[in-house]
Amino acid sequence: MTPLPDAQILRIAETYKLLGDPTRLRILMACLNRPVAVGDIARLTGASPSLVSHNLRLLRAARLVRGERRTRQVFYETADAHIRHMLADIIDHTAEEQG
Amino acid sequence: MTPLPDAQILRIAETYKLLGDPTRLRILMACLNRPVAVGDIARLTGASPSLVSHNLRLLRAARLVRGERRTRQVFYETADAHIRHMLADIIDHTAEEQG
DNA sequence: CTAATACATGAACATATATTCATGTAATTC
DNA sequence: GAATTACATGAATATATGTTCATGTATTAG
Repeated sequence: MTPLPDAQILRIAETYKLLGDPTRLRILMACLNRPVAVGDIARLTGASPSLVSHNLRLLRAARLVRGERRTRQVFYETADAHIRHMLADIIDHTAEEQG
Repeated sequence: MTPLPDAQILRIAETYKLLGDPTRLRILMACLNRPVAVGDIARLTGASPSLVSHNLRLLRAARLVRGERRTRQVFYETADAHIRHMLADIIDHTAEEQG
């Protein structure tokens, strides 16, 4: 029960902060299971392409998503399984709270 | 793969937003495994009692912690196992990123 | 080489957020 | 009932953040 090192706290907080914005959360959800092009993410989430791009950059910087160029489009997908696991937990948590 | 209902997205985002602040994260970590009094949380985290109280209120509202009064002091602890699970995942995630 | 598509970036702005300081309230002790 | 302890609340402020609009860069098509 020694407190986590400060650097890790900051790292974790930064990651959560990214997930704490509805737009970014939708973006992340949109490319949760398969690579999706930026334009498609925009359509799926209802956010402007510019906004999606801005937020994808942040998600990329935090290694929450990875992007891969295929000819003209760039396809994004979630970086690893922890993210999906995390999201599953929070969905459970919020689901239980409903009632 | 139908997108989550908007209300749930907002709910999840709000929860993550709370976890996205280092002070609140420290507070939550501080009372992760046992009930801790507000004053002790302040000492453990280095935050002022007022700030801790402010943040505990937010964490309480989101049902991330529960508070229980015992005579003079109020003891807080994390609300359920999902939170601990979530935190374990994120710690793993950030740990892997280190190298 | 021009036009078009798809995405990225920068500046600017309006709003939200964390924190402090001051004050309020509830419970206990004398 | 005055003083103390422990926590909560409100106002105020400085900073951070999300979003848009405008512009830039790559890649492909004619």
